[in-house]
Amino acid sequence: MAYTIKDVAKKAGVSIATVSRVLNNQPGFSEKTKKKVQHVIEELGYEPNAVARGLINNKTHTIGVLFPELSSMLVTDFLNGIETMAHELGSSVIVCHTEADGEKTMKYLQLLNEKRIDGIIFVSAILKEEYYNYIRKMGIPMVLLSTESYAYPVPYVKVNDQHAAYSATKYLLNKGHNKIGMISGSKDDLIAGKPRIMGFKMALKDSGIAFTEDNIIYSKGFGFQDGLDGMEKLMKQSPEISAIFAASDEIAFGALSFAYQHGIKIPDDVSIIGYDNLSIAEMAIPPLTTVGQPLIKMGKTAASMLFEMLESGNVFVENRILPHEILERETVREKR
Amino acid sequence: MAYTIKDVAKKAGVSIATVSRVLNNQPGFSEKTKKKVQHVIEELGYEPNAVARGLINNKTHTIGVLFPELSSMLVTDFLNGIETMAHELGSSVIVCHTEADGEKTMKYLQLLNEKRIDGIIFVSAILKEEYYNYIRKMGIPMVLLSTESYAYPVPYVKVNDQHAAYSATKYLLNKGHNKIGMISGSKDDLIAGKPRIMGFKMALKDSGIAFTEDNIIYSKGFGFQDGLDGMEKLMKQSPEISAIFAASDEIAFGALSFAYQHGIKIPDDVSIIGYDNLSIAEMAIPPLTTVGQPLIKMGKTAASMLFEMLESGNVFVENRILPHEILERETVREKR
DNA sequence: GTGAAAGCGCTAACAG
DNA sequence: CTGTTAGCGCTTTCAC
Repeated sequence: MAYTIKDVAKKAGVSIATVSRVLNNQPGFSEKTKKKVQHVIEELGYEPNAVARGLINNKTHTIGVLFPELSSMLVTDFLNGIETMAHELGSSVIVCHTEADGEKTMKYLQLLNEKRIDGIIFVSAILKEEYYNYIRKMGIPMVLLSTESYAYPVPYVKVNDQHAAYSATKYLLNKGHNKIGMISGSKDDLIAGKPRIMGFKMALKDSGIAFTEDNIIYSKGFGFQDGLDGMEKLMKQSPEISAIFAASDEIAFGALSFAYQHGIKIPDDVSIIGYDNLSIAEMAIPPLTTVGQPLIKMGKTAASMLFEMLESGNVFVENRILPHEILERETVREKR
Repeated sequence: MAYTIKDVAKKAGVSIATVSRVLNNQPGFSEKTKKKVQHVIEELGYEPNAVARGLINNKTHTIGVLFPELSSMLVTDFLNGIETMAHELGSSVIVCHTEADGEKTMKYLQLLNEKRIDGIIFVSAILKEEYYNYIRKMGIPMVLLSTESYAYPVPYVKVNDQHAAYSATKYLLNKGHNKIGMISGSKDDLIAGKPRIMGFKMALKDSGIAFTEDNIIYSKGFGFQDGLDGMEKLMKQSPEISAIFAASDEIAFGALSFAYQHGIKIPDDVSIIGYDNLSIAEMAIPPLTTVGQPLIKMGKTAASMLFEMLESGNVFVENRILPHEILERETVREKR
């Protein structure tokens, strides 16, 4: 067994209250006893028991992060940002992956509740009523990362998806393309699906270009396979297209792969712009032009917001819309 | 405040001991009181406080995982495996990223110690004496993932790097290549560097092919940039090479990119085989042939081993060498 | 300045 | 079968 506060007290010849005071830097001890106590702590290698502290303080200095899946490449950067900031602010993070499954999510929430974590970051998924109600009952702050809730007043940090999609499309337009296609996620996805589709359409409209349903592919998700399949359909359906907006970098990779397999030259035959700026975007062949989200920053911001709520005791803080950014690499070229 | 066991006891008209008993399914209550208690629990939405439990049981059902960096693409899969298995076995996982920094690592260890976690998984880094001693003092089990210790008796789960490198090189040899180069990590890295270099050399030797220092590039790390630079040097230094063994998939991506930028056709001009089988390996252009490590499985295995130690109370379990596997994709072709 | 003592929410003897 | 009680390691009144 590790040493306890009693051991320190005994060895230092003081009461445990005094040890506790110097430990927490509470007023009420002389410089001399402080020295003495600290010396014993050093000598014993005593380290306070955070579990006991958590019990009495009702604070565990631990937050929970819920990811729908751990395999998506977005999580690495998000987690990186969250963990960095949380640690800086003195907390640990417990990761959970819900597999976008309602039951599992509830199980995780229950677990986190039993562990009495201080707050929750909920990533890239729809905040269902069931989750919201449960978390509200837990009485701890929560922030949404890369998602938002229309139904509940929960602060979020996001990029403006519609605006970012608009920018991407506009970028293509400015390069002289006027037959532009999109490989999107699901249009039923109100967070990452629809807004990007809307931004795409709006940019087209603002440039006086007619929109055809033929120019857009609705995938189930945002993965590599979706891009592979989407590209195939799009090329078949609208061969006149000279540029494509892919709703995620993974989709763009799929499109790139399909193009490679079928002798379609990127960007000579068709230009592609992605969405996300995953770390592998610059490792693509050719390096992928994309609308970047500041992923690590987003993670850090989400964590900061959570701690702001924790400290202030407010149940709400301002939402943060972080700026997106076009990263010009080599998959888009001027239309001649 | 959430309800406590007292609230349940009072409302059910029993003692807290009885509630505790039905909660933990300890013998000593009638079917009738069980029903009554469970009903009250349900009604109140009571959930036991894991912090209090942790204090008394000396068990937090939480493990810590130390990654040198959260940005490497290996972590996603490792974490995925670890989290899945840990959760299955009723534990949560706290992630830490040490940035391969000694001081930070010690800070994290101290934090984890204060939190009284049940065990530690230490990933992809050298287990320094300082760490080992500290963890030993913590008195909790630890397992190494994708690393091993020559100095201390700590169980590990790994692939046999030398053997895997041998297989990769042999694969190239069997395809008829006899001028083979390698872009390796650091030869001072005793875990992932040297063994792969040794495997490479050994395969060459066993095939009666003379080894030249010109055919191998020693990088600092295993990243994209290392591959980019390594490829450039290797091509300059040994232009006669027809096949390359890259010591990681990220290095292979770098090599692929360099080749693309300089009009070197893969696999027509030179074949490349990677190492790891990251999820993005099949998304490469062309899809990357590689020696795969069973990353998720490795994560799961590490977690299982840890829990085995936890349950048995043994400080040691058998090491696990998981099998590697060649994934034939499109970056290697027969030499004519 | 310092110590005694109560209690955070729970488990585990010990009695009955 | 059930209740009482003594802690787990710590913080925090309240006295002195």
